[in-house]
Amino acid sequence: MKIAREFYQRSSLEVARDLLGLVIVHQTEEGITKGKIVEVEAYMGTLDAAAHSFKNTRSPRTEVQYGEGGYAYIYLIYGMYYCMNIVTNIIDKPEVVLLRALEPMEGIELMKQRRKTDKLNNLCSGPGKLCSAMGINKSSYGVDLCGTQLYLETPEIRESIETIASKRINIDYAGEAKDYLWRFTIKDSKFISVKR
DNA sequence: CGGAAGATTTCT
DNA sequence: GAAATCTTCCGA
Repeated sequence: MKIAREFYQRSSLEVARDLLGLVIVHQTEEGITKGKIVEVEAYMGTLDAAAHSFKNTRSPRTEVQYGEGGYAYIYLIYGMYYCMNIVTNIIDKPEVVLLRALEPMEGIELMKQRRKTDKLNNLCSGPGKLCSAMGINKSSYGVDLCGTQLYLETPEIRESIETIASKRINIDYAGEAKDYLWRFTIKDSKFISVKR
C-alpha cells in the first residue's frame, strides 16, 4: 500500500525511524526498481548544524524543504553523486530524512547495469549508490511522493524490525550536532553502508 | 565575481 | 590515502 501524506507530516526523527523496512519504488522508462529501506539519517532543519537548512538558510536548493512533507529533496554532492532525501513535517519546517541504504528487491538486473557491479550488497549501500541504482537524479527534485513515479509503500510481508540508533556519517563540521544519534539502521542488515 | 568546501565513491 | 568533479554558498 502506498504511504499517504500524513505519514510524512511529522518531525524528521519520527519519520526516520518509521521509514526503516518500508519499500521505495521508482518507475522509469528503463523499468521499475524497488528497494527496502535499511538505513536513514534525520536532519532537523533550523536546529541542526549539519542540515542544509540550518539557521533558515533558504535558497533555490533548499526551497522544497520549506513546503509540506512528502516531496523529494535531491542534491548533487562532490560534483558527482546524487543524494535522495524525503521532506518531512509541515510548511515552513525544513526537515528531511536522508536515505542512506536499501536492500534491492525488484529490478535488480537494472540496478546491476546502472551500477556496473554484480554484488548485491554493493548496489545500494550508500546514499550516492542507491540513487545511481534507482536511477534517481536532479529531474526528481521536488517530485510528489504521493504520486505514481516515485513513492513509498508498505512491504507485502511485515517482518518485525529491530532499530539501532547511531551517530550520523561524515558531518564532522557540525559541532556538537555531530554526536546526535540521528542515524537509524535495521539490526543485522547486510545492506547498510559499511563505514561508521 | 572568485574561491572553497562538501550529508561520497572508487581506485591505488 | 587521494583523486574525481561541479554546484552552491559566502565574502569582498
